[in-house]
Amino acid sequence: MSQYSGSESSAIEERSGPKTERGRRTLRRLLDAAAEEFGARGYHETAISSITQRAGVGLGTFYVYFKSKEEVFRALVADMGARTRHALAESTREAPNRLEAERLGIQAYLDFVRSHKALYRVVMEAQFVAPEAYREYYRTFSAAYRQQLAQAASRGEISEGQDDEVRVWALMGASTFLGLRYGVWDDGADTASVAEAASDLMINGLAPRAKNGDAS
Amino acid sequence: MSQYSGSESSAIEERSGPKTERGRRTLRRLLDAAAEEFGARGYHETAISSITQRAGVGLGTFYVYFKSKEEVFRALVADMGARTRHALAESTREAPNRLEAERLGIQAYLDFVRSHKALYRVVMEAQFVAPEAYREYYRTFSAAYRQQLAQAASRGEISEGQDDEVRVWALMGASTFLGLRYGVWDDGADTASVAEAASDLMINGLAPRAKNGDAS
Amino acid sequence: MSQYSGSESSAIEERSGPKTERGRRTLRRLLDAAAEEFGARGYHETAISSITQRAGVGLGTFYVYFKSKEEVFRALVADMGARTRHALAESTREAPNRLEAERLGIQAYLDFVRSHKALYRVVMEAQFVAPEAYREYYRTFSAAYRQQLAQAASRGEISEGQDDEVRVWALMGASTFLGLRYGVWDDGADTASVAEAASDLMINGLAPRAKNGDAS
Amino acid sequence: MSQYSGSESSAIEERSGPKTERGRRTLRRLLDAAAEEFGARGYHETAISSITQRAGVGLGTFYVYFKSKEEVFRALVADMGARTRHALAESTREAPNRLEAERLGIQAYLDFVRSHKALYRVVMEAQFVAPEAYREYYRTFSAAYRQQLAQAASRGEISEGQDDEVRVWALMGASTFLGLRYGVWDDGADTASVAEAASDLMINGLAPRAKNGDAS
DNA sequence: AATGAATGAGCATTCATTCAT
DNA sequence: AATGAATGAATGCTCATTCAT
Repeated sequence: MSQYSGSESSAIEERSGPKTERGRRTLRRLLDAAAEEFGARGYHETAISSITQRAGVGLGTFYVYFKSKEEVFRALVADMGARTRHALAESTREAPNRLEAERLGIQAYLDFVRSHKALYRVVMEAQFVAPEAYREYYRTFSAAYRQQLAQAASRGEISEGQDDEVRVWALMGASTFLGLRYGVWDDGADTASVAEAASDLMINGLAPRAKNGDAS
Repeated sequence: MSQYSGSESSAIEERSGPKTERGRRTLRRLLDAAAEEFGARGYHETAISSITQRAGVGLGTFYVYFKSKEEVFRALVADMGARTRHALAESTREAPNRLEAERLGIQAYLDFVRSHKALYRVVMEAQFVAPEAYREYYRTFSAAYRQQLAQAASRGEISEGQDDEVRVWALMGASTFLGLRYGVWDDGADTASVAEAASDLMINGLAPRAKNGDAS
Repeated sequence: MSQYSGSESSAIEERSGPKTERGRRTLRRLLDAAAEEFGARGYHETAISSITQRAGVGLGTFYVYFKSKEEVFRALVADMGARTRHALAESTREAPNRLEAERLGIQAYLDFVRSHKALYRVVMEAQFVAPEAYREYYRTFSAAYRQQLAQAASRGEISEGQDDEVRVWALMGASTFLGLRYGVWDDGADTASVAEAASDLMINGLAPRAKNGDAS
Repeated sequence: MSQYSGSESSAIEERSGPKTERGRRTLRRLLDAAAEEFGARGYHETAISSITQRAGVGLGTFYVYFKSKEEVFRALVADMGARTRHALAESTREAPNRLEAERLGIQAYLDFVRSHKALYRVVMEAQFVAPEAYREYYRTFSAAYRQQLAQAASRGEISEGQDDEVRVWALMGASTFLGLRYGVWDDGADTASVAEAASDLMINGLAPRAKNGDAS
């Protein structure tokens, strides 16, 4: 996974946001509180009142900023998408080639997940709470990813492959699961080693390696 | 993904199941109805009454067979695990080697998901509804998968790899995402082609292929 | 409290009881189980199934012996009444006079309650579960008690009093509360001392005692 | 029974009660409705919806003021305790001595019960619904009562007695039963006569009275 | 902008009772 | 006589959302 694209700028303070400074701060507090609550307890176990309490505002205030419970959730998913893409773009900016970018991207992703567990969970749960937001998340992601692969292939950095959409989904799936396994569940593992082992698989595959004197 | 292991026999008629034939049928009806409802509407949107109605039994009957809503859900997840492992084991039984088994396994998985969308969704949602069941699902799966890889490596069919746990999770993630993308969302695609493209990536990786006259 | 009257013989195996020995044993088991469950958990917290389980019979069997949950309960209340009256009658049989009978009766009652906490609770709860049975319990009791007082008064053993119904209810209330306080709650206290102190009050009242040389 | 003590002020508007006047009124309505419903039908036969309907508020409103069905019940028991103690304190305020206070207290209690049948029932049922509240009710009551007796004894108004705890429980039991018999069941009787007869027993006991020329 | 009292639809769960075997 | 599967009425409680202030 790597390079981003798509809408940026936190994806949140869209539509005619709050006018006052106070309003902006309240919004941010609500968003942060929502991310923590949803991340910790999940969508259905989270009550709006727990969000407003954590944010330190009145219950009614929530509805000044969001139309519904689902809306904050969607905003969070979009935000997570933008942030993830941003983090990955940063991490691979200096990569000399795509293969190296893959390795860097995987590690960056693991680190990112590990430090944003709540958001990771929010995205995963979006599959059930806001399916459209979930699809949009991966649509944007895969589009950018495909572009990266296509360019790399044209530069000869990676093989042509039979179907980039398939490759992209396989790669996203691999990273996502590793994110769950090593970013969320087992956050003690060394992400560099994991990324190393994972990129080795993604780059070289399962097939037995040609030995040194193999290609005489 | 392939070969299974772990508890067998549908994982359901556990603890002192129904004694009578009638009881067994009622249980099966309830389980099937639950799978369909949970699969179609999701855990939280599904009411017990909708399950019993679909099953054609009284509301109270549900509680004769299950302690709670969560319990059926968990039973379903376990059932899904056993069934998936069984389907994969069957599909790869005849594979001449692991690389071929991977290709067969992927396709079988896609086909299985496509014909069991409801159960696929149940498993995914388990992450939020019954986290322990979800982890158990992958724990069992990955253990069997690791064993397959280890044996294949010892036979020289695949490379040794740096960390089988990492490889297994990357492979499970890839298949799972492809299952979502091509099994659930886009169920018109040709699974054989997808499996072909996917296994090509998993087997050979992204790295450029050595051309014939490449090694001068 | 003392001497009994009213229907005897356990009050239970009335109406055409079970014909077989097996049936009689099942009935007794159900009754005992019901007394223990109702006594321990209370009427509403007790499920018929818990009674049948404790009795070691099938759920349906309960309805072979009782028409409803309330019916066992009523049977138990009646049984308790008979037993209590019996115990008190026994305890006061040898009393030389009514004042002494009061003391003996109180102590016997405390001891009885202490060794039949479950039944004590059943009777108290009858006030809300089976009001008619509760009233009947005290109607029978007070009638016998009044008769005792009347006879004692005619013998000059106690004062005439203004209204025996009032005296009887006051005395029953006193004993009942002492039964709760010292029989159920504080079952470590010495019942003899309590009975001594209580009968002193009931016999001599609160008024200051005439000193020796008081009556010049 | 007489003189009170313990927490005062209706015991209800405790923990951060409603802020607005409207809120306070809603709370009071709910409390009154609950007392009537519980008193008329009993705890288990009373549905929250019947309380809110009687109070003229929405169902959910109940849970704005109370955490659970049991909580209102407990609040009612506490309230009843405070009110009863208040009524008795008032009635005996002018009593010239303890013996007279007893008589006044009994009558006041009977009158109070008669005009608060619902609350009387609530307290009695608390024994099974909220045992702790029930014990607390009598703990507070008996403590105050004991103090009254001790002071009276030191003033020579009543005998010393062997055990004031026993005396107090006997007296409370007597009054309580008379309250049931003449306050709840038979509300046509003349409470003054009953109180007179009862206090005669409590003050002078059952023992034969010394006649004038008795001590020849 | 902020608030919190009020609302009621919605749902999981319990359990006494029936009845076919 | 004994059983236990089946039933559905009944109800406590939650919580997103509204709206008057």
